Amino acid sequence: MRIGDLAKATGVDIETIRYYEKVGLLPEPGREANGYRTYRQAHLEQLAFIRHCRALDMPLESIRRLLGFVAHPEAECGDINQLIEAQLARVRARLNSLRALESQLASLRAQCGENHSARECGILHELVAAAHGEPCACHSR
Amino acid sequence: MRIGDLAKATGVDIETIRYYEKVGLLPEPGREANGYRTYRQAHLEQLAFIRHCRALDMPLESIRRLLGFVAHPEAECGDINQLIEAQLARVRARLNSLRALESQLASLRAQCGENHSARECGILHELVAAAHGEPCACHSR
DNA sequence: TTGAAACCCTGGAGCCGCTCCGGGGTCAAG
DNA sequence: CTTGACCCCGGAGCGGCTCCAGGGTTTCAA
Repeated sequence: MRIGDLAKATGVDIETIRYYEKVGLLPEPGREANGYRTYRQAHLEQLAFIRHCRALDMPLESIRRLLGFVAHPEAECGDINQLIEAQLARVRARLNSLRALESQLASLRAQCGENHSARECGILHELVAAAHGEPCACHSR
Repeated sequence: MRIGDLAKATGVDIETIRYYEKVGLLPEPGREANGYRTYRQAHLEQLAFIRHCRALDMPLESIRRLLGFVAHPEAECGDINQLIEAQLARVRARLNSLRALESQLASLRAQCGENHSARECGILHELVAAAHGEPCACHSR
């Protein structure tokens, strides 16, 4: 399997595949006589694993560690738990701040329904006022 | 006001202030004889405005455009609306994907309560299986 | 047989929004 | 006279790609 085939099979960009190899996430593949990379089934599976973890927004470093556990299944899995826990905590923290953001933006948007001059735009007024630390409709305080 | 005073007054890191100046978000301040930057009230206000927008997770480019409207209040504010709208859409999209992420991670975590070998770790099993595209408990499909 | 399209290679730069670093100058207090 | 706090600058580094220039190879068709 050449790199283009692997890319098609997994939906991962060719450049990204080479990048994963460079940073040591994907083992070095074999080479044809002309220097082209040749991949096996195991590469495809590992790449799919990496992408699945990325879809869970895990940093590459965590994935690297998970791959270590896959390679050494006799190790204790306490760290796996911790890793998922930490990821969950990150996601939840981000969720909370995004929720706050959404409501601020939504009420900000409500400040300006029509098209007029920037001078009279409620959004701009809110933003400027908020920067001054003054109370404003877009903050729930 | 020197850069350190401005940093203290706004809670923005000194390096970040210089960075904003470099990328043209903050106008160039005056200089003392020794080359130290000196800021006025207007700088402080503009910096506060920038940070407030950053707190809404707006990219610097959007903030640059908002500052343009502040400077030219006679312009039509249609683009301001659009800008906020786009930001809201970004935030909501991210919220949706994070919500999905959270439930996947939460059910993943439930796969392994205790400390045993990685070989028997439900989390690792799930991740590997999911990468294979097989049905698994952590996906709601 | 030639040539165009599609594939592959490498090393390096660029993206965002900072953050840190090294190597230096300035200034007031003790 | 030294210590420490403050300031200057240019450049590198972060994560996770993404793109680019400049080249080689393969494959198919005219």
